[in-house]
Amino acid sequence: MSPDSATPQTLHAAFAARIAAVLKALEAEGALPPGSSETSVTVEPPRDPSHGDLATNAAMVLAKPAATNPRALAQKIVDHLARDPAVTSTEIAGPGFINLRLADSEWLRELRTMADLGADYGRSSVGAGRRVNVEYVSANPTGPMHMGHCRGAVVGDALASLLEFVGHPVTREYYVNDAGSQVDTLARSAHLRYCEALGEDVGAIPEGLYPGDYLVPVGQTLAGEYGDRFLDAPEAEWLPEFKARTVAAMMDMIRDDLALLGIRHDAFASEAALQAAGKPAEAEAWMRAHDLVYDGVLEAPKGKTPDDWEPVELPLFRATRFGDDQDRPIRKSDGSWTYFGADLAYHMQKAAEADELIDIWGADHAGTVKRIKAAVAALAEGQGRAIPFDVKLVQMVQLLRGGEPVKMSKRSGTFVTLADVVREVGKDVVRFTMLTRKPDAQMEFDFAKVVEASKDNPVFYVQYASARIHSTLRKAKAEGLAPDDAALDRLGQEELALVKLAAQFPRAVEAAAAAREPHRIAFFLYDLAAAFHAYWNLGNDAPDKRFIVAGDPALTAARLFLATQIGLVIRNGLALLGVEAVEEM
RNA sequence: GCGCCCGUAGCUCAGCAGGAUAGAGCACCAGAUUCCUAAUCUGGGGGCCACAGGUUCGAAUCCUGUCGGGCGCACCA
Repeated sequence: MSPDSATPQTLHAAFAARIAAVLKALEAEGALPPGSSETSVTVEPPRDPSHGDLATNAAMVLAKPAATNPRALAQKIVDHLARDPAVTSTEIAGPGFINLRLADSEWLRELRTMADLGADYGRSSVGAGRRVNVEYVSANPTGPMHMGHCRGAVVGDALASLLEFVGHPVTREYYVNDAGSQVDTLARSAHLRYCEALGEDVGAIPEGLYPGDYLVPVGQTLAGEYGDRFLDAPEAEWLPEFKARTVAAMMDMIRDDLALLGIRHDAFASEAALQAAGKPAEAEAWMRAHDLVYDGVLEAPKGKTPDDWEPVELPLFRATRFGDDQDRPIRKSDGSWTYFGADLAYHMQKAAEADELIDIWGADHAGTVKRIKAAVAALAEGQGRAIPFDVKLVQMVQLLRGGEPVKMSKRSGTFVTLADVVREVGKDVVRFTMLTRKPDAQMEFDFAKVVEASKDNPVFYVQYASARIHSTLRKAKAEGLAPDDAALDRLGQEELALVKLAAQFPRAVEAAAAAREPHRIAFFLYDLAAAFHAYWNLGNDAPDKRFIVAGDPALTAARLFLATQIGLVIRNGLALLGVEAVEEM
């Protein structure tokens, strides 16, 4: 990776590059075999800060290929590094770790870099030129968003932001499942409400139709537009029209729900439109031409075999060739497309416009991951190119209120809607809470706990740090004081410790993006906020440790400069998560 | 029966593509408030990283198996 001269290079990236350069030099001397600098050498802050500012495992990793022992190799590396004026001390520790301490001026330079880059501090270009399509939410358009959709929505959105921040062109996409039988049911449910709006007594909503009240206004709108034209008309006359109209209404509702969470998609891909355009048929033809689809008989389901099971010949995708347990039908016996058949075509379509695909799914769809991964793998093979494809599963969220489970039933319509939750606890709380857990573990969401304004609640804890910083800056401004970097050398080790932590933000961003794990940003911010609060409290006992130091405008300006940059890093991190960095609380 | 995910302190969870003595919050115990926001901070106790093997300089992390919990196992969506 070559340093970009247009923007200041962040400190961690710079030192990783310097160590790589040392390894290159040793290669040239013959002390290391060629290519050593490209192996899994890490340069990172040691877990224990007393070990120094940076540590590398280079000597341990490379000792064997260099046919020497780690400590001897470490000594050679250290000999090179010690010539660097930015390195104030070197140490070979334990089995062969190399610990470095950097000159204070390096950290102060980094602090200025934060100020220079502002909202771009932490941004990188490692993803430049690689287009990523992130598909998330994709809730069925049959009702409002409920809490089951929430986690995937937040994780997908934060992941998309994170990938953009490291340079990827990102498409945020929503797949609208508007072609299955559930939208027929939806249209029938809407028709019932339409009749109701025209004064018919519809009684209780029959089993099998959607009972939710949210269809009432849809029925009224349809009644207003069509009058009684479809009141007693046969279903075939109104179904297509009602389907399209009701799905559109549901999608408007879903978009509103998502907006409450601050989520906007770039693209809404319609399954029905996909089918109308003949995409699944194209996909099938392509697959058949590549011997990836054949006509065969489906195996009986494992475990509990349905009573009415009988073998039928169907067009099957050779999923087993790509790691799935059985080949999967792409069409039903009546010739219509299976969900998978359409989804396969949909992924072909996405892959045509992106270099990498990511799907965010609920854990209840885990059973279909293998087949869609197989489909994309087949596509990649057939097209002779790599199509990196990741399905991120978000696990279930258990809703609690004061420790008691919140009862939900979709059938009776008593599910907890996303809008209700956002209204009750706020967007920032919902988003941050969903991101303070790795997505592949189940989580609890307790209404009582997430609104608690204490350090038990990470959202408030981080926002409080931001609020304190802005409060201090406001107070300073009122006293005619302003941040300034002229006297940064007045900052001591306690302040530098904060700088060192904040300086890890770019690393944290790249690591989180590479792992596709936005929750790491949330934890980083929590740690940074904790360090800030701890520093703040030094001022409780020692007035000379406060940001605003009476009678010392130079030191005050330097500390305000520090506070500004800590606030900036918190703001940049929260922005990735879609959470506001509040200025007062 | 099969597949996927999870198992780390009493509880809720981190653990940064294998690193040094496994961390944080809650709860519990002991402290700090004439102070820029105490919505905070300082200190303390608390661990067989589910279990058993394997890989290697080195494993909570990777591999295999066992046990436990969750989700799923249609031509549904």
